[in-house]
Amino acid sequence: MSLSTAQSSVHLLRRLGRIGMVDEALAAFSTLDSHAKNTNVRNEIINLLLKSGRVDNAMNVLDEMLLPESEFRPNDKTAGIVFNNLLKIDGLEGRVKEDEIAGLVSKFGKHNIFPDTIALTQLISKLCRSGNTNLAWNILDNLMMLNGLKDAAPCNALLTGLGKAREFGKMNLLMRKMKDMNIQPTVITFGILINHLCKFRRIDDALEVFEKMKGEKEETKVFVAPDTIMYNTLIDGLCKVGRQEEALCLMGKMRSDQCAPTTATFNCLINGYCRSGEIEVAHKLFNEMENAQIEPNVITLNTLVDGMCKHNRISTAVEFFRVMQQKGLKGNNVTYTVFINAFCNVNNMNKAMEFLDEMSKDGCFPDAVVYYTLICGLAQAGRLDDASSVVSKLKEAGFCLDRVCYNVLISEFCKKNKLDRAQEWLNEMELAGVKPDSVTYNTLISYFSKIGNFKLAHKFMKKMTEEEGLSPTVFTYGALIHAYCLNNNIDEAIKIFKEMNNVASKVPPNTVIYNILIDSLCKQTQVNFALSLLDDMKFRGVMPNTTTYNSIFKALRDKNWLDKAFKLMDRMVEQACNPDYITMEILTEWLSAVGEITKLKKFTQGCMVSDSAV
DNA sequence: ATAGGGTTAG
Repeated sequence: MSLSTAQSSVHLLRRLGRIGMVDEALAAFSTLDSHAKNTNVRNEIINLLLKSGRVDNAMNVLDEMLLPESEFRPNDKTAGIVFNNLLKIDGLEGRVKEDEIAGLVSKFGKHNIFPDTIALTQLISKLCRSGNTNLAWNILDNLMMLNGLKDAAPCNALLTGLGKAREFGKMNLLMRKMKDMNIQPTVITFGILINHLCKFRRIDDALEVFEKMKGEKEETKVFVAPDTIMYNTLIDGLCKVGRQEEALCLMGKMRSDQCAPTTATFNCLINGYCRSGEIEVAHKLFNEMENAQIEPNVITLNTLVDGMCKHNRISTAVEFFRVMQQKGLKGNNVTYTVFINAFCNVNNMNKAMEFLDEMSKDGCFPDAVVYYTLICGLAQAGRLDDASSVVSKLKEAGFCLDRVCYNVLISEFCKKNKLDRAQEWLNEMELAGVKPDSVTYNTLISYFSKIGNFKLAHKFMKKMTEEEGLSPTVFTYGALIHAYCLNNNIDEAIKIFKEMNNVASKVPPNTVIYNILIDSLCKQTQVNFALSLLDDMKFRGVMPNTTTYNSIFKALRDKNWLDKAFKLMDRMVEQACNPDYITMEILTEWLSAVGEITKLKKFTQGCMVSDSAV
């Protein structure tokens, strides 16, 4: 066979392809003598077939090339054509399954041909996104065995995927394999690891990786220069665990490392100081930012505004927003949600509604979260009709309620004794395909048991556990225990409490459960029983709180059991459990009446000491 | 890499 024959075949196929005559091209290809179908010719026809979506035909041609004894073996160009085209095909038709692509990688590998880095990275990312990290792992593992992997990028893609799939052990294993195969990690590789550690609040581990990466410690040789994103990640990680001072120091290091802080750097720090309530510091950072000519953006605005609102400075926040608006920085959905939520929390529903109006006038389309915020706020403020009308608005805007919203609505309608309407929300929820969860059931169980309809409460409990396969939670038991107590049926309440203590239930009682029972027993003057439950708490490591002590103090006062009260006062101080005005009222009245002012004073001082120690 | 809502017991 002459080279020119092959060359002219390539030209012919290309020309036919260009004018869309795929069938003719395929026919021309099949008339060729098998010796004439060399690698170049085959590459040409495969490319043409794949580009026009004829995957099966292309695979037929390819399969012959991939046979172990094939006369015309695939080359790098073949791999490029095959993988790049297959990755582009997205429609359902002609789509090659991911495991088939993986199989091709392995078959090419037997000919010592490997996909190029970009195609391989895309393939790995795609597999990881569709939840197929195992396949991605096998591909890279196989390539490493064939010595066909040199670059870190595909490994980085897999590391990201493994992180999202929470396969931590495999992340470590991959890092080790990279090291064994001498694949040099890049700043991206370390960035993924550091980001991952920060997300799981393992900030000290992240800092250790960071130091190792910089290679400043003698024993390690790795040297990779950190970049801005990596510094920002660490600064954010430190801020998220309340270590904003260290984060601020790190910004200093960043500067001396020739990484200029960006808007995001400041946003992270401002967020950190806002979370710790140091709004002034946050504001100072904002000013510093303007001085350094680092432009604040809408995230800066939202972070500060949210911080101010969450620390009871709503009017300062509004003023700040107005100033920023005048400077030309527009708010967005998040800004308005922050304000709507803030006004809901202080029960200023009219202002909350005003902000919904304003946001539309400002050209922001309210999204689902904005509506959820307002609906829940209104419902919780007891304005059920207003909440319902905002639900209509939400639906007109094309959004749906989510599970939490339904739960809030059901709960609030139950609280107002509007069972019919609550039932309607429940029906709508199920029709909309939003599955009720244990919160939904607990709400219903709580409502029915509180109105004394234990039969229905237990029916819902049965539905929840047997039909929905949901496990009862501490709230489920709490609702029943509380209701039985209210119904003066302590025996039944205790029975349920004991049920919780069964090994099988796996729901250990918490402080609230004990408090319900202790309060109830105290009110029934079964003080000794209540005290035995207090011992039980100690035994099981459940911390009593102010409510627990208040219930017991009241009962002890009625019995005038002074010694017992003194012991418990000491215990409160010991465990730094702060008395509230109820505690003080009971004790002041009682102890002064019996002339034990000294004990009272000692208690108050003890509390102050333990308070400042905390 | 950075910003928003969040339900069920005392």
